[in-house]
Order: sequence, then C-alpha cells, then structure tokens
Amino acid sequence: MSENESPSSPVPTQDLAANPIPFDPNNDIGDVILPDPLLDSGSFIDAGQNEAEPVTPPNEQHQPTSEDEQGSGSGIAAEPISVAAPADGSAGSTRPPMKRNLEEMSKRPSWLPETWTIDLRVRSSGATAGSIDRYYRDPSGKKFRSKNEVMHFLETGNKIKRKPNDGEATPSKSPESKKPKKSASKRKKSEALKFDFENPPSAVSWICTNAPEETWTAKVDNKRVAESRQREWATAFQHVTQSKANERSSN
DNA sequence: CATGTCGGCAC
DNA sequence: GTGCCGACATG
Repeated sequence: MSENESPSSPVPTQDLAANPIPFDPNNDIGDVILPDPLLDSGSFIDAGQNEAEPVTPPNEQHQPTSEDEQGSGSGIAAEPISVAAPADGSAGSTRPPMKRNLEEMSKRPSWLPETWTIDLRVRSSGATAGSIDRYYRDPSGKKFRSKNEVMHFLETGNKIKRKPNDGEATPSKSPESKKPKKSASKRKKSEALKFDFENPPSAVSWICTNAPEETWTAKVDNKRVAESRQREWATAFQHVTQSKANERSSN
C-alpha cells in the first residue's frame, strides 16, 4: 500500500507518531554498561508526511556486527520509535499525562533481556490506524513480533519460522505438493555456544545497580565483563539448563 | 523471496 | 483494550 490514495483520507497521521522521547543525559544507569558506541538509525525513512521530528532519539544501541536497520516498508508508516534507554524523567520536568501511556507502553517487560530493544510502530492507515504495534529487536537487529517469538528465539536460538505462505495464495500448479512434516534425521544447526567451559573464571562478582532500573553487571578480577560476554554466558546457561530439563523429563 | 503492514480474533 | 499471528502487499 504505498501512497495512501483514499479519496477521503488526507492521512492525518500525527499525534501519536510524533513523540519526543525524553532523554536525560544526566540520568545514567550507574556508570555501568551502555557501551553503545554508535547510536543512530533512529530516523531515516520518512514518507514525507509530516512528523518531521527534529528530535533524534539518542538511544538504540547498535551492535557493530550486524545488519542494521530495516530498509523501508511500504513507504508509509511513521518512523519507528525505538526505546532502548530507560527514558526516566528524574530531571524531566514536563510530563504530559497522555504521553505517559505511550511511555508506559514502551517500558521493557521483565521477560525481555536488557540488551534488547523495543520498537514501537504506529499504524498509519487502514481500519486499525492508530494502533500501536510492538516489536522486539535483539542486539543484532533481528526483529520479533511477539513475546512468544522472542522466547522461542531465546531458548532455541532459532528464529521462528515465518509463515511460508501456502495454499491458494500460491497456486503452484501442484496442489499435491509433498509436505514432509518432519525431517527425522535433519537436525537444525544452532549456533555453537561461545562459552569456555574448560576455563571458567574462578570468581565472578555480580553488581546490581538499582537505578533507574535493576541492572546486573558481572565483574571478573575487578574488571567489567563485556555485555556481549554476559549474553554468551546467559545463552550457555540456558542451553545447559534446558538440556538438563530435557534429560529429566525424558527419564 | 524477504520483510513490513494491516486485519482481525483471542485473551 | 492489548497482544498475537495470519494474510496480504511490496521491493
């Protein structure tokens, strides 16, 4: 649907789309983490509607090793509002009550890892225009549309398979397409664990920073553990515990 | 073919 | 009202 051409729709997209994300440089997260080297890609596409948001959301930590940003959708659609840093208003004076809703909506759910991001997208057309869709982005930029997809990815490391489009929409002349429901001997190769089980650190200190949000940081030898490594640990941990659980249940 | 977007239903 | 996922559109 590029270019809304509804005869009676001047496309009054605004209000919700334009949301100045309050960001307070004073509001640190306890001087830990936030190594985010490059912040960018907040605003790009802009169907030239309106919402020429002068404010560039200074959040969104991007991992250097990954594809970045999605190209563009179908033209329309407001700019994706990315919420990474906790937009807490310790010094934020004004807080319009209505925006509060939006803010609250962008608060990170507890099940979402700290390193992930939430993308808020406002529907700009259609019957459901004005609705807000929430997407979740992992540190490498992969996009997920629901908690379930995120969970699935967290646990298996495989992105959930998007609908392969099937049936009438794809008249492939062969209604009798073979559909191997399960490949018995084909094991999906998931990423290898990046954890040195042979040489684990002798001691790890975990520091909890409470402001503005609960954040745990690991230290080995008094040195901060890279956030990426923490993630590797988490992945390894999950993998191991999950394996154990499987063993147990199959016993 | 991949990915974004909207419809619409199930909580 | 919100979250979620299928269906569709589009580059």
